[in-house]
Amino acid sequence: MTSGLRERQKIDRSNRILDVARDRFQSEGYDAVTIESIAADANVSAVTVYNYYGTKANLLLALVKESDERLIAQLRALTESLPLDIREAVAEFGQIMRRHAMTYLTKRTWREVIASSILQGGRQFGQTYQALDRVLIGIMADIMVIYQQQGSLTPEIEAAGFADTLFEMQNIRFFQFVSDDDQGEATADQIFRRDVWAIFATKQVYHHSEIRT
Amino acid sequence: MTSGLRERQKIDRSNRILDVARDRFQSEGYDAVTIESIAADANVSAVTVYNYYGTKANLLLALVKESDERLIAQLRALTESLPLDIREAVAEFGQIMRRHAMTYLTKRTWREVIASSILQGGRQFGQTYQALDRVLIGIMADIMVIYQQQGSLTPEIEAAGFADTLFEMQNIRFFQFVSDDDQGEATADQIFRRDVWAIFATKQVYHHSEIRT
DNA sequence: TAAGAAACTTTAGTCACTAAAAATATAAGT
DNA sequence: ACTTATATTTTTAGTGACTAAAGTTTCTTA
Repeated sequence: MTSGLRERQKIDRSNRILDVARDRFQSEGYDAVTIESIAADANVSAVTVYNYYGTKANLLLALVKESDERLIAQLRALTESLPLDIREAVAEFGQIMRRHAMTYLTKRTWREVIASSILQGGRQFGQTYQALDRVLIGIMADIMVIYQQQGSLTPEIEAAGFADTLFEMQNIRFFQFVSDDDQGEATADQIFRRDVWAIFATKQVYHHSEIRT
Repeated sequence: MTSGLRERQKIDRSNRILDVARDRFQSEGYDAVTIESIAADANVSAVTVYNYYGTKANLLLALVKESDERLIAQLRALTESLPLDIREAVAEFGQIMRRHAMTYLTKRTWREVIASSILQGGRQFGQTYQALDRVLIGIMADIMVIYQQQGSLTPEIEAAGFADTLFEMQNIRFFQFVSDDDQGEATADQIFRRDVWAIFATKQVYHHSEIRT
């Protein structure tokens, strides 16, 4: 653990690249910025950028990752003050994710991120994305457990698996939201709500001994 | 509507391009084939290929579309001989789609198709994909209506919306399936089944006056 | 048949990305 | 300190998707 010079230089270089990329993507937009120009600004060669981040989209992904903690914090905050209706909780979960996403990148750029993460297919760099997903699914699972404990979600359902289902439903609606420049956040919210209400229909526990035929 | 020479030539050219692309993609694989070489074989310039199909991935998409009718036929066949359990029907729907997909393209190539259709974001060429989706959702909706009519799915649910939800759920599981080279069809089937069983929990109509508390 | 329009080809270029060789700087051994 | 080994980066050269614009061919139509 000597943390030699070589090691420090690597960290420094990767930070420089990230710093430059953040600034330029922000001010000029993803497409307008070339890897070559990022490399120049960061005082490395273009090949070095590729060695560090693999692809242009991955560089973007590394940037996105920086905001992960904030997103996780927001979702954990939701866990602290959950609405009475479990469906509202899930809908809000989706809304938080959508809003968060839109504050960091444009739809155009999100498409780039999603497309490249599909292309990479879980390999090498592509795993960054998956790691976050797992954490988020975990939070969703926690929420399900809470509703089960307070008796408003039937305990027959396996929380983790169900959380995964809900999360992926939210995920594909996000893909669609991002793929359609005309779809506003309000519409996206409506669509996901419809999903959630359909999925939860009669899945809640009714306390006043209701009868179904 | 004279169907002039010019028009016929265009059709002929686009067919030639598609024919060559089909053969080469099939025998050499998507990545190994260059647009330039397709153009050469089809006796047009590369730019003409771009003018006709926009991108390489779109050329692929045009090929995929050829098998659409077969897929639609298979799903309609399912509609004719539905299982008793609605959940089995939905699971089978997913299985048919997965199997069909795998007979035409490799996972690697599907990733390419999906990624590019996300990138294009519903614009121009990208709509091809959406058109098929709408048809498939329609079939799923038909299936839901049938179960409602025969009294095994609660009529409170709006069939079209619910079909959309189920279809998209299947869709994202397909994305995941294709993104993970290690995920076999059996696993994919299991995962989607878990989704479907969770979604349908208590959504069916129980004929023998069961009671829930 | 000649003007006009449509469609194609050529040309030139940008950019992401890759492989391999060459250069350079750090680490390690003496 | 000095040399050798090694890690890492840069240079070089190239492929291939994709685009814009100018030039050329070919069909259409008056």
